[in-house]
Amino acid sequence: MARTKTDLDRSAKEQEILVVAQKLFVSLGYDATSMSRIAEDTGVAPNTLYWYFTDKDALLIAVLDRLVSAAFREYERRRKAPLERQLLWILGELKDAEGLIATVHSRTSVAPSLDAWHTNFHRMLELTLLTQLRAHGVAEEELGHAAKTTIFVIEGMLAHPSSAAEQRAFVRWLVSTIEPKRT
Amino acid sequence: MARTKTDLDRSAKEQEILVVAQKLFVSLGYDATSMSRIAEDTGVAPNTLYWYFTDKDALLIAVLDRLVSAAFREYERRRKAPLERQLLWILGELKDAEGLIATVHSRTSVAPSLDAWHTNFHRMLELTLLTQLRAHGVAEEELGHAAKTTIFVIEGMLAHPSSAAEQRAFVRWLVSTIEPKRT
DNA sequence: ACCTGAACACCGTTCAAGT
DNA sequence: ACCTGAACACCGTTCAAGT
Repeated sequence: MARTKTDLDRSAKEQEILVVAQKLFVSLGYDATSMSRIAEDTGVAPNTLYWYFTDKDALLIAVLDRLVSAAFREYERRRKAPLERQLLWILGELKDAEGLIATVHSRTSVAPSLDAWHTNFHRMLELTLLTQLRAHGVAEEELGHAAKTTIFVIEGMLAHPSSAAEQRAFVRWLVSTIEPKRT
Repeated sequence: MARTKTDLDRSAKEQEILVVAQKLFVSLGYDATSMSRIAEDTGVAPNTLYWYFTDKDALLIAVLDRLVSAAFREYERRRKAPLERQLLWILGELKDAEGLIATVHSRTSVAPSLDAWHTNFHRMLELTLLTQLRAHGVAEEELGHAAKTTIFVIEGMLAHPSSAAEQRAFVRWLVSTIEPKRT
């Protein structure tokens, strides 16, 4: 069923919309970004957006997917770095998306599709963190708790900003309590 | 300047509104609760609310203050309990307000008054947690990091619900890594 | 001082109509 | 298939007017 020509056009237009939406969501926040504004910046009528995305939450999910997959591609290069540096990198990487993370948390109860995306994202995150911690010698029975703690601390640090120096000290302390002592 | 009579009336009406707002915010969520609905359930016209509260965020802050001070009164009785039990109690206590916590985080960037409330709340929370951890024998240089970790983990557990059994196991593990080993 | 009816400027979304 | 103008039902908030 190769309707290739049309499909390319469609996904090109989708991407065009998503680039605009991402920029606005990240800079203004989800609530403060109206569909009209996204349409205006894309150069279409407001209701045109609904031909490409079912609603505003679908738009948000698509934007989140873009952000996450971009971050994951970058992350591949840092798989071998020490744990402490990896965590600090993640913190810097997610800094811009801090507002969107808070939005996701506040909308899981009201938008089932977003809730599904959220649980799935955490599954992925936990999985990669598990293998990462295992590689760094964390004991098998502690892996689950250690991974959860790490994730929660990252989210906490994003929601409650502190200075770069404090961040480094905190992450160092966290890693030292989680990683087995070196001899 | 004792305008006592009027002041009493006023604060009585305020409380009446707050009881309604609290019930709706907790059950429906902040966004899903309209000012009109609060007014309707209180039995006044929508714009009447603005005579008592400057805007919807002021209403939210007043509700949060009610919830927090009630929780703190209850907490006084549990100051002496073991750390593990204290944390589990807090988790249960905040469970209903989970949605509001997420709302606070997502609105700090857009509502300065809420942001101020939020930082102040965390200051209080951190302070009581610090004395609590100190009393449980946590080393002085670790206090700050341990308190932060505890707070972040609590917030994380609220935002990402798990079974009661998992909660207990996780909290037990957390306390065991933070508290000094007993001999 | 306290409360309201009516209006304002917005919002996300839908629908009938055009090409 | 793609896009739009116009409308719908809402939203938080303001304002002039009443008592």
